[in-house]
Amino acid sequence: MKKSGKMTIVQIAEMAGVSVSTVSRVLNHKGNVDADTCARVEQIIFEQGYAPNRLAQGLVRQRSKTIALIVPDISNPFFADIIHGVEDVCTPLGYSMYLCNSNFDHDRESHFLVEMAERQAEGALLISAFLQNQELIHQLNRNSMSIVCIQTQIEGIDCVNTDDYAGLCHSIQRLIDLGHRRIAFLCMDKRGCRMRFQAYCDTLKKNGIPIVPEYIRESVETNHSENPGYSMARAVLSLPCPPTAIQSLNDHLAFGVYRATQELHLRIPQDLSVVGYDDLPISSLLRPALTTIHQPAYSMGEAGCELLIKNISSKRNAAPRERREVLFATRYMERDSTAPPREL
Amino acid sequence: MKKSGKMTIVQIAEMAGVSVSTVSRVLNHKGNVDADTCARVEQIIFEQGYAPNRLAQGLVRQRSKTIALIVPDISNPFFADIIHGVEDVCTPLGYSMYLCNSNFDHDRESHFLVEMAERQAEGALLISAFLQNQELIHQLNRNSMSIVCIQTQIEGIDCVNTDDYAGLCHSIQRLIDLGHRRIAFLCMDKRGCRMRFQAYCDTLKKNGIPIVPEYIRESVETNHSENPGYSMARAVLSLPCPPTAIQSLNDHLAFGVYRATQELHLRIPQDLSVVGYDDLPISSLLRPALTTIHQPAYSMGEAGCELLIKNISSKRNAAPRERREVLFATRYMERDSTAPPREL
DNA sequence: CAAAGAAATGAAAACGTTTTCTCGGCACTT
DNA sequence: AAGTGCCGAGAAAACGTTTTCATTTCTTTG
Repeated sequence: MKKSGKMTIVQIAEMAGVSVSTVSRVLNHKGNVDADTCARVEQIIFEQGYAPNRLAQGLVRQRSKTIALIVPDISNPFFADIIHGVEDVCTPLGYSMYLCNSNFDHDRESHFLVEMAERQAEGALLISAFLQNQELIHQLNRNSMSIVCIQTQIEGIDCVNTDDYAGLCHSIQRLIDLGHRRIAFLCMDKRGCRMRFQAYCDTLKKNGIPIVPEYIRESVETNHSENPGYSMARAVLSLPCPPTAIQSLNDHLAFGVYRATQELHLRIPQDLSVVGYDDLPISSLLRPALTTIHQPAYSMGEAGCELLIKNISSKRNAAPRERREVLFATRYMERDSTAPPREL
Repeated sequence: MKKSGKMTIVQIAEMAGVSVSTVSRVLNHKGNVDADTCARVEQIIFEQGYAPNRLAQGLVRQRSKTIALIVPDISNPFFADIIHGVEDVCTPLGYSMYLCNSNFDHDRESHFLVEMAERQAEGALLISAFLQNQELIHQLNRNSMSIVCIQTQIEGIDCVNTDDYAGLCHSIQRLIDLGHRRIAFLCMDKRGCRMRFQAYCDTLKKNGIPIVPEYIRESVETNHSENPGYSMARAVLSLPCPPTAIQSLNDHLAFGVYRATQELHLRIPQDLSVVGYDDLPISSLLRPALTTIHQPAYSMGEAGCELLIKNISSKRNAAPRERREVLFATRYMERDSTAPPREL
């Protein structure tokens, strides 16, 4: 039962007094093998606790049954929920997942991408990525590893998204309708949220509101011991003429904003309106409950993984497949963190 | 530059007019190779965008440079933070991580364990696991894959923990000192939190308070579309004689309790005291701020991964290594969700 | 009863690497 | 001039599988 060191198929073969081919056949239940022999081999496999080496298997089968997940920040529950969705579709299909955390670092993102290709991942799910490495992405997608993006749009690459532009237009417009004119925008890296940023600018412009550079904050350092929303909020709220509303890139950053307002003894929404994005389960529990834009994280993960796996199959069958994009609807969740600004 | 299909080392060798051994030498910068030859080979490698197949590499080197993470629930930010800590130590060392989500399902846990061994993971971090599969764990740890536990104690296996027993004793005692006698305990699966459950029972007993089975709730189904804390709280609060305080296994479950109290129009802490465990960053932002027991998730991840990697090295060098356990201190964070019960 | 097919097995090639040998050539040392 | 040692390079074995091909034996079938 308990042998030390690792068993290989040839040792099993020797013990059973058959060839490796036969052992392989019983292992994979394919090809014809005598019932007695089969039983004997299986017995020995069981006794020795033998399990095939999947690396070797993958090498000859030309199939690793592995996909890679590249997320910017595992600490953000939104990504965790996506991952959950991904896993629920890929695990039953026998795929394992590599997890890579880019920390919003563009170099790490590229680095992980090639590492995962080297490790023969059959596909990669690129979640909320920057768009710097388009060339690399296309090259990999063409040659080695199918790629699908979630919450990111790249030309020629399958993706699943929500309508960020519309969602954010709606949110900003709503703030303006409430009477806000000094609206800040907090994000991690503008390259990672082009559409939302564009929506912010366009909606302001459409309403004849000037865009104030000081109201637009990015957090570009990549080592976050604490929520970057906090420091950005502190910065923007200490301006001589601070904003009356903050649109945060996502709920996670908005949590940092909440903390900043507590320290500064500002009340939400009387002194400051705050809007998030994602609608994390926890966001409705905050007091005041966070106004935000709902995205179906879990379903996005599922959809992305399904797309990816279909792409992997078609690539193996050399079946051409046209690009596709799945788009989920957003829902504006107006709760208690938004109100008319004080001045009115 | 852009060729389709995958390059192999022999194709590179052919193009460069050298043997594979030479290409391998320049790839790994080991052994002597002529400067000119080297340059030529490197040029071709670059042009073709060639990258070595790590599966094949792993096969001959007998080293996958991979570890596995087995967590019960990726949606719980506590685990996400642990993962973050793990990653920050293993990535710089060239290790990649497999992520497995057991969904609190004991069978899935075991299944992942053997799958990861088959995939030649050099080690596994078993996080907040049940203790059903001890035999399997020991067998794997002996033969194929080093194992380290986080937030779990298994005899003979390295682990990193906080002093759960003391932490929870303190918390329950504090509730009792406030005047509570009807204290509920909510958890996922008692097997996954023996120490905490034991502490709960012992502290009640020590204070002469009877243990009421109805106050002890487990959530054993494994498919959670929503926070199990919610339904357990609803159940326990609808008892004829409901508890005046709830000790939740962790903060994540406590969030569900919060939601239940909102629906039932119960006020925390006036009508119900709630205590969590973990001290997630978000917990201090809730209103009322959640009383909880602090655990250093990130550091626990780091420590676990360091332990694991040291074990892997000693195993490779056949250097014996005595078992070790690293223990972090907990801190009781008394905030606004606890108060004397109403009846007093 | 001969021919044909099927069943059961083994040998060997293949997957893409690394690594150990081996070997010739050249530069030193005496 | 002979021995020593290093440098640069290739051949081939090894890693642990799967799979194709070949071979033998057995069972059909007309």
